[in-house]
Amino acid sequence: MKDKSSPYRMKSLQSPGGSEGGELLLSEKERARDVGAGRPTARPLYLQVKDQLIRRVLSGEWRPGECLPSEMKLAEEYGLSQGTVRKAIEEMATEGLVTRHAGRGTFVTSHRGDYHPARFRRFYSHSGQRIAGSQGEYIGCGRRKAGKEVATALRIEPEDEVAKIVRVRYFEERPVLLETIFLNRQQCPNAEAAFEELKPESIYLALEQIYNILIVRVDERLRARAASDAEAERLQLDAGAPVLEVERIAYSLGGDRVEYRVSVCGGDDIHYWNQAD
Amino acid sequence: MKDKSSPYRMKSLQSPGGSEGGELLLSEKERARDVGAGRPTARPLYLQVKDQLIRRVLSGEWRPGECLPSEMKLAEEYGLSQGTVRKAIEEMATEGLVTRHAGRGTFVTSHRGDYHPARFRRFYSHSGQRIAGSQGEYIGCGRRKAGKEVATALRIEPEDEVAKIVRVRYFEERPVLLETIFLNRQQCPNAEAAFEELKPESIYLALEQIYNILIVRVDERLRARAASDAEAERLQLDAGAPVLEVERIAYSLGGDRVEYRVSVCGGDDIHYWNQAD
DNA sequence: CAGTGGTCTAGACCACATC
DNA sequence: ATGTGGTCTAGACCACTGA
Repeated sequence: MKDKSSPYRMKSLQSPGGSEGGELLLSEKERARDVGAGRPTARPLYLQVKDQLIRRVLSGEWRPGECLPSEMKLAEEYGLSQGTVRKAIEEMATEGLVTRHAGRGTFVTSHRGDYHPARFRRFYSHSGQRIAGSQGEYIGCGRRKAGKEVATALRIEPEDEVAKIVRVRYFEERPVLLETIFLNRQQCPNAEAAFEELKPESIYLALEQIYNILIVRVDERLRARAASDAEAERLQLDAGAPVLEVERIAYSLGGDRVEYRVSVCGGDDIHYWNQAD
Repeated sequence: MKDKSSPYRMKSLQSPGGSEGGELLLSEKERARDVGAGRPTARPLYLQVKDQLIRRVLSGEWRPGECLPSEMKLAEEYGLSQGTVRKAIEEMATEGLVTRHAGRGTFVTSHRGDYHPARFRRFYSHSGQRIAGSQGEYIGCGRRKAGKEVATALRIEPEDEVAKIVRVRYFEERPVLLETIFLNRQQCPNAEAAFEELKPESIYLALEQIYNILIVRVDERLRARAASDAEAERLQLDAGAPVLEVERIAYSLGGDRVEYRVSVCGGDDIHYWNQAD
């Protein structure tokens, strides 16, 4: 959970056998034997294992939905006890990176239905129905320079190109949600073409399947404001009607900012739902 | 994290020595010895320990900020290994119920500054400043019948009485947030008097200190709508200006609904912030 | 059936905080 | 010096899955 470790120096304890993951690990115990006191403590072995496993997932060695080697195999590969590897994997599971099934194995999390139903889905009708489903429509997909605002959000340069996707979602035949999505083209090459062709229902599932990018965290800012004329027309509202604006930045497993999305929601019978603990 | 266990029947393995916590635990191993196959599996020991520890925290045996017995003492008390007790406590720590400090001990989480800075604080100015601080004003505290809406939110009867508290928060001398708070008087007796007298900055810290109730989860629904005349006046807005409405239900450690709060936020330079993963 | 993750134990050593 | 939580090991048995 909390990574409060010091900078760590690699030393002995090479992962044997496995051609995979081949990096050096240094246990706290060995560090103590090797060097004098007063030095920075080694990062715990299970966190080093976790780091490497995350890196291997990122590299695409195991794709979303696929299963990792068993605890025993990984323990052998790294030359550690099963318990240490288990602790690494358990943290990944707690963080939602992998899902474990007794008797089957450990699987890389996917946005596919089975695992995370409707994570990051925030809009619901007053009666509790989710705003999504097949009730979507793509308005346009294109590429353009980021500009100041998008560049700031994605931490790129204003001259860098991004893919821009505009969608509308409906509830009971009425347009209620206008989404403007910007994707970092350095991470998602030709995204505008891919989305134009596929028009996927779930952006994040598509990112996963096309680019092997897993969205694990989002950061959102909400405010109420008056609709612009263009928005009012799209959402069939009176000019200046109140709308809910949600700015979202989505982060990948690697911590990169992949998506900047502005959603504008019209109609006070549609709400944004959040559960926090 | 995931409690996917079956109903469990208590049997042997009484917690010895300790006059505290005295309940019966049944290990999976013992269950297997005692009864035939095909029966429901016992709830794992570490989860039973966790349940009991939570119950003991709720009972006020250790108050927020105080420390629990050490792993060794608890292990002796329950007649289990240190590792099993550790796993129970670690889950509680992951869920934010307790905080652990090497060399010092395990402490019941408190809303006091040190531990959870600004959990559940959601409103920020456009420049990122938190809307809170000393810039608050109590408009009124009273008691009244819940009525249908509040009763539904708090899962009580419309005739039951609740405490009602109204506050305004300011940003740069401007009123920006109008909070209407309803507390279940069955859990918080005479809350209206206590809050009238103390006018605390943090409702949740006050609940903790006065009633030993720890808020651990909130459920929120947001929407944009036009300000009512009364709201417009309080928040110095034009009639019908867009406002952000947040309905919140706050749950205690025991899972009870303690607070229903409606916050109305005026000004499109104030936003609600949410980070999810 | 063999292999997987899930639970539980027992013991070692460590860094850290407190007295 | 003592006691705390943090890491790591080694091994046991369990329930569940799939061939």
